[in-house]
Amino acid sequence: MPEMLEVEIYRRAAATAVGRRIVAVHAPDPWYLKGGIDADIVTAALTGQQILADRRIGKLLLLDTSGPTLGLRFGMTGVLDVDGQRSIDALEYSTHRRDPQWERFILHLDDGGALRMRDPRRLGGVELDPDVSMLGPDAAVVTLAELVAILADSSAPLKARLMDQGRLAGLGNLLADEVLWRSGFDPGRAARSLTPDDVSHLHRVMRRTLRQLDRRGGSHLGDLQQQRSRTGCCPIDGAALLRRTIGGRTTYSCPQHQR
DNA sequence: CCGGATGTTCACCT
DNA sequence: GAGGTGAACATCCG
Repeated sequence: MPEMLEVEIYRRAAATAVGRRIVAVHAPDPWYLKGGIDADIVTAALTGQQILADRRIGKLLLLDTSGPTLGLRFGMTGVLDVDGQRSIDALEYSTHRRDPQWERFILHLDDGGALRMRDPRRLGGVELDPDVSMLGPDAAVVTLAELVAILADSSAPLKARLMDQGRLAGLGNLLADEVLWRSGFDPGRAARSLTPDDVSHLHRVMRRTLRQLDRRGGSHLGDLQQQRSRTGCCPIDGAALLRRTIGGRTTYSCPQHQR
């Protein structure tokens, strides 16, 4: 999906819907409804309810209502529009087009506004009362002690562990590469090989990176991102970037300074 | 035309 | 059990 920073943008947009009431639900795509629910069930559960609060855990957007809590996942190409206002102008790897066919889920609100999810690839989904116990702490607020525990005793590649949403929620492929590149750690080394000082450094760099890229406006605005291609060079030392598959995802790293 | 792209889930290996 | 791989979802882009 968009990674946590994009979902955070969606959350801020959705916050404007807090206090308003859902007058109609449009769920044209059964595939998009997760957890064994259908359009009738969601409609019955949400119609007439008031939106009470907006939350985000990792890449999951949660809207608490006077009825159930609504869980929104965006896959790689999902976008949230509130009141016809596109909350994000450009999404990497997605189109700027706006095909009515891609509207997967719409909440009509009592003042004539609406909250709509568009998702060309249908990789996202909507769920009622999602089980958030399956998610680790959010990467923006994870404590050092928690991060130490997340990385301890694992032979998995460091990057794979950081992207494991059940252990740490929020980092996707681009953010993981950016954070590891900035902190100087090889994405492929075993998670447990980091010393306490290493984890402390990683923790600081991760939080700083998330704060900075949030201000810049997205996960695709990192310093490594522009060089993330087969011919890319490290912006720090100019070395040709290494391209590998780690944790099932294409990974770019600098063989020179990431150890 | 082919491969790959901010993601998750699942079946199937090692 | 822990990890890894490849497929699936559907569309666009180089």
